[in-house]
Amino acid sequence: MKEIKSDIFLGDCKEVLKTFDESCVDLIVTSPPYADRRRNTYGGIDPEKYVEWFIPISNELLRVLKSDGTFILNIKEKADEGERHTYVLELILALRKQGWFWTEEFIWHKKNCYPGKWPNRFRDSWERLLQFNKTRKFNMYQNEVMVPVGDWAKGRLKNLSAVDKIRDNAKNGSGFGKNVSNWLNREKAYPTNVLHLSTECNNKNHSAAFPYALPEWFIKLFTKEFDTVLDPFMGSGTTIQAAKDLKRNSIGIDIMPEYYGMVKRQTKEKELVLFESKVKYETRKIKKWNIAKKI
Amino acid sequence: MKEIKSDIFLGDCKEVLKTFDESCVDLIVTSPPYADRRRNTYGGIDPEKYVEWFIPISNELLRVLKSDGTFILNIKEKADEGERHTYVLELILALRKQGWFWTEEFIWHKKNCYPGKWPNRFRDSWERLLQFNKTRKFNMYQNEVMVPVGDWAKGRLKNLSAVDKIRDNAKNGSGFGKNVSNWLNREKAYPTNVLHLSTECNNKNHSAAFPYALPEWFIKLFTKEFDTVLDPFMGSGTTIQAAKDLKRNSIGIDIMPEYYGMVKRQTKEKELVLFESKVKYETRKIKKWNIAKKI
DNA sequence: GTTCCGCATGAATCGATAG
DNA sequence: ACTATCGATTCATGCGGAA
Repeated sequence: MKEIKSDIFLGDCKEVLKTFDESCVDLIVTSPPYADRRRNTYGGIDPEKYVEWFIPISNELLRVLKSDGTFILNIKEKADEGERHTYVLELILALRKQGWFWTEEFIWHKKNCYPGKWPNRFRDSWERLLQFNKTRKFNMYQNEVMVPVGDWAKGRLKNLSAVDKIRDNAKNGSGFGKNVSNWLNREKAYPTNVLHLSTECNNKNHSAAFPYALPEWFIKLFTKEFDTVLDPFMGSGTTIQAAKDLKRNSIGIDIMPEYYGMVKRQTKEKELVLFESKVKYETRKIKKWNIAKKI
Repeated sequence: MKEIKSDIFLGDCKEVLKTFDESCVDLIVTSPPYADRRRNTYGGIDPEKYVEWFIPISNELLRVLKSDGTFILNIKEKADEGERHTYVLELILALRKQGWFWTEEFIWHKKNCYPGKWPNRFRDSWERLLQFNKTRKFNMYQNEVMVPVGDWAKGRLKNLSAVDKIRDNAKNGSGFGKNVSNWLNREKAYPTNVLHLSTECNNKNHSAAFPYALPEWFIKLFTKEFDTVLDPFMGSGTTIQAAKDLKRNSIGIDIMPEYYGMVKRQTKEKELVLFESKVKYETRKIKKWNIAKKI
């Protein structure tokens, strides 16, 4: 039986990526630190310099990604002095110049977004999920993310069940279950480019950049088992966990020791549960640590 | 009592707009021809030349818009040779250079988007609603678009016929005058920047670029009664109708004689409906008007 | 006056074929 | 080689007529 690997690195992803072979990754899913002048916690990048900060990194991503692989970038510009900043638009244009194809822009609709009220705008309840590719031909396994006809939203099923209930009761009095199951068993439909996902506010660990379902969906869509998924801004490791659960190899990089340690610990706990072989794991861990330290 | 005016013009909006005074419009809501789309009706603009085609028009829009007014632009880039085209991104950057503030990007989630299946992408179910302003201080009446919490309201509003809407709005202008008392005790919330609306498919007349509810929402949000709404790419006149129903003055421009004639005709018909039913209507309405005033 | 069912249609996109 | 046209694929929704 094949084994699944999770390689976790501590360091600046731009530098860590340079140590990788080219064309070794099937999918990149990441949510880089957002531009923010005021905050310094996670290397808050000046919006004006965001593109020039990101382009050297995406240059390495371009190198390590396979030609039929995909790069998913989760990003959203903040409002700055009453305006939406334009660095994301400029980033898309810059990435195309760098050689990326801008295949698609998915919308992540955040159903229970952060509450708030401002005089000049409503709550921001969506983010961009930009899809980039190296060529026009890339792997896409659409059947893996098909949804029941009528959309995945609960509202659809709820509405139908209400209608079905009335109709069936009028007909024979016992057909309620039958009708609902008809809908559930109907052929599946392909989703659209709008994803309806709730933000996970009660995350046990830390505030995740995106909900588990998000990387999960893209991993299912763009990779198969034993492919390799990379998240160069790993954070709390949501992408890594989803990849592991779906039997994909994964590579995570983060510059923050807390995140590095946390994901290592999580990985270890999971593997202990699975294999109960502490010794083997320790040696592997030390090796990875050394690789990261070399940088 | 003040009167509401609808001025409909036939011609190229860039030229027609030049005849207007400056700062005479409170809100612009429009959906210009997308590049290469609707080639049968409009000329179809080369995507590469889209920005240079639009900028002279938006220059006039900048002139006629009041300093506290808003410009809402509905647009979406098409997929071209496996990629999303970048002309919309470039347009946003160009508009900012022209002096516009890019205040916000709303998402129109099209619940019933066009079906189809392709190897490299899913169905496109969203469009951009770009908000531009002349200054950071602009009129925004957030309370006018508050929505009741829960789905209860949806079915209620759907059942209002077009004539009901006209009558109600003509009378009290607060929108949805019918069963106003039912609304009073409902908990309301501010909406977000994601709008969930279906395209209107089975229209008897002509297909509208966007559903009635779309301009209606922005007109309520950014104007008050007797303000002036402009649609320089009027089409079948959805924006004009919504403005009239909400007691706003309106200006519509279109280069196609069919659309010009159609909107002129519709405007007349609506006025007749209102006039004929005036007596019956008055008695019924006075009560509701009072209820509305008490709120 | 309601509720329910049938059905036409929509700012789509790709790839093959034709000029 | 490069552009223009056409066929294949696919699904949620609201309208109109019927029960």
